[in-house]
Amino acid sequence: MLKISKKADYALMALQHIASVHFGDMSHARVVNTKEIAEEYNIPLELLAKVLQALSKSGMIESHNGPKGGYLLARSAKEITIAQILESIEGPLGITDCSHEKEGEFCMQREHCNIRTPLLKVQDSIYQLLNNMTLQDMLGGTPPITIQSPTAQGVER
Amino acid sequence: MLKISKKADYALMALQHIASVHFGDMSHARVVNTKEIAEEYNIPLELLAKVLQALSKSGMIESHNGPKGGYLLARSAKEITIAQILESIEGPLGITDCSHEKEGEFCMQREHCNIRTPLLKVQDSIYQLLNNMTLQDMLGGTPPITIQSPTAQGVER
DNA sequence: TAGATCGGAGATCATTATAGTCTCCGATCA
DNA sequence: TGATCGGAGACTATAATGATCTCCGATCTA
Repeated sequence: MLKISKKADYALMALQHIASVHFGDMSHARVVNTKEIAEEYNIPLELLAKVLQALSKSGMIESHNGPKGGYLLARSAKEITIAQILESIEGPLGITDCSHEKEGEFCMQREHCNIRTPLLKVQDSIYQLLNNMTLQDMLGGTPPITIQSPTAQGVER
Repeated sequence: MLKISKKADYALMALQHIASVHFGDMSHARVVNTKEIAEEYNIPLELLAKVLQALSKSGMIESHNGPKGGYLLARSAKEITIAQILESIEGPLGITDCSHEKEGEFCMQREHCNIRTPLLKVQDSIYQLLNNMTLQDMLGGTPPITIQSPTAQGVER
């Protein structure tokens, strides 16, 4: 119920990881490759690859090909909202099927639907919530990761 | 994404309908049978039946067998929250798989999971939202609490 | 410049969740 | 006593999700 998908989960984890690598200091940015993240969080490599590609397409991270390649945040963690992340993975978020009804599309209940308006309000509230929370906010609890080698595990403080 | 199921939709519609039949005046209560609701909203009869049975089991409506039978609200619309409705249809609501992890269950990412805490906060917020909105609010009599709609999509009425 | 290391992209498959159907039962009431 | 209700379970079809496989092009470096 109201669950977010595994792919979205992976996206959040990956972005959190990428962001924490150069936490608060873009000049110390380091490219992070798919394998590093996959191993750190036990995520299927090729599925994570898809997720990162989607994030790259939507412009939240930038990719670098070739050896020593990988991903970097494309903008500050403060400017990336949870809503943006989820939407770039799962498309526009809507609580009901009729949330994004296009011209000519109607649900069977549309004509006498008695819950559309209140549900849209709920949806707005949820959207606001997710749109007001940034990647930066998610970094708050977790200390910056200082590892340099992919083999090192994140040290909890 | 973050979608609620058709069954939950049906539950909301049905309850809205049942509640509106004796809106603000329990003494005018009238039993409403499955067929009436199914026809009004174009809901598959037998699927709706399942939904109503679930709602009955969880004590939000009471059932009456036999001819002229049907359903009644078991308590005031003010005392039925959206969260309660959704949960009685879809089980405890959780944004992630690990929201309701039982003893001995662990997700593969648990050990180094960096998003669990922030996600639980998001979940709390959503739960609060749904738990503060009642069936009464959906009837349109009183405006919903805490629900603002700044992004104002299709605010009708 | 060849080969190793990256990401990009598409097809494909397995598993699960959802939506919907069918059938039979017991209660109730006229 | 039979028509009309809800209760309950098994069952099927379809869609969404999670995961895998394969091939490609870009890039770095030895």
